[in-house]
Amino acid sequence: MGITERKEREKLEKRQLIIKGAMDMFLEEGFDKTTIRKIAQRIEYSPATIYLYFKNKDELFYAVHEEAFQIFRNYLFNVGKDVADPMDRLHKMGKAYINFAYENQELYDLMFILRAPMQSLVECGTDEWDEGHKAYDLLKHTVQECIDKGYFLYKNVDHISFMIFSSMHGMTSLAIRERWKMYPEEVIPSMMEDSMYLVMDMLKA
Amino acid sequence: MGITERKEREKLEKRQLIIKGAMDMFLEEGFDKTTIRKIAQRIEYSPATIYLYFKNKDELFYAVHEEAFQIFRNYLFNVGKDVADPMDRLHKMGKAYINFAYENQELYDLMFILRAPMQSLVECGTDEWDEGHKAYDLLKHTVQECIDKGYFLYKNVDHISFMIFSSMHGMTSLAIRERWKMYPEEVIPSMMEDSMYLVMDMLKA
DNA sequence: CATTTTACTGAACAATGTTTAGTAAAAATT
DNA sequence: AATTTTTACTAAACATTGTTCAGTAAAATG
Repeated sequence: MGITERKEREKLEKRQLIIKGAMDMFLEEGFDKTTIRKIAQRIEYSPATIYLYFKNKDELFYAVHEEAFQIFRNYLFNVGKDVADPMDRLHKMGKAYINFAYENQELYDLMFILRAPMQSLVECGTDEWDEGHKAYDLLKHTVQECIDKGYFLYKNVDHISFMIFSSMHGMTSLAIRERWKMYPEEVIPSMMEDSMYLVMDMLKA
Repeated sequence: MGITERKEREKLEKRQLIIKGAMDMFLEEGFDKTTIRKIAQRIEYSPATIYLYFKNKDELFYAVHEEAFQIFRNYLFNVGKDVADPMDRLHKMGKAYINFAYENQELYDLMFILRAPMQSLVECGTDEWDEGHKAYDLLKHTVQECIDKGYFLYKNVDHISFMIFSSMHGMTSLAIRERWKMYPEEVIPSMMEDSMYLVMDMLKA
């Protein structure tokens, strides 16, 4: 049956159209101002149509969230792929991480701060966060390489990765949610970079 | 005039009543489910009355936010006040920080993650975040004492404090917003504690 | 050509933050 | 004591949200 196949393809395409509409609007106006009604208007369908493709707003934003993670992971992978030395790679990816968070605050927000996408994950059964694992593995593998080369004094991959990710996310999320008012805004980016270097250098043997 | 004084006192009391109502409801049901209408109902006034004491919901939540910071700062101060050695104090306060975040997730959310209170701060002019400064100074002073005693290899107070706060907030906020799905839930608290000790030990000379 | 299935929508619902016009009591003024 | 003004409050309305549901026209099937 060619018809059912075409229909399935069209269904996926429409799903993708909705996701793209949501993503674009999200990037332009942020989470709060991205309403179901405005997304519908943008793609020229009625609001009710969106509910034929997504259970609710959270589920739609989980789909956008996955897309964001692919962009993010792709960016970080490309930054690191030509750097042979794992320590250099870790530094470069760290810088890129900060840069991504700063240049794409809304996406970063969706990926690591907003409740909506995770809520949908929990509600919809699985509870397995595939994109999160993949991105975290990128860090863990690089850390493992550093350990193997004897760069680090301390040698527990999970502890080190946990710590690096925590401090990177701490810096960036405090910036995005405007909790660095103890320092003038201009110095924040350089503070973040210095802090990242400090963390990574401290780990060295 | 005794009357105007009484009226002013009553006005402050009613303001406090609203804040308390909001705080209680917030602790019981979280941010999203704490509506103006329900706060009004709880304190037995009409919703419109709340707007005589606060410009909008954000401003009310900024008031709750300030209260939360006082509780937080008081807790941390008491934990540290009897510990003579600054390094021990830093460790103890770090443990207390994690504990507070874990036991009072909604308050922590309001203090360091939610947009609402900071938005109100920006809108209402000043842009000076007094409570944030005070809490951060608690950390900075302890770090400075550690530096003075020659405990740390690296000696820039701001860099070290920035880094410690970042990693602490990173761990806790990723936990609160459910981004630690790479690890089983049971191990997260111990991972956070280990990670905190790792950070502080790495700083040592 | 008749029937069923599909894809979609208009209109409605309940809940939200917020505003406005009005009111009864308290305070000030005469 | 009577009148006016100010204060503290509210009921009702408004606009906006996410979401649901009954209905409809077109497409697919028989």
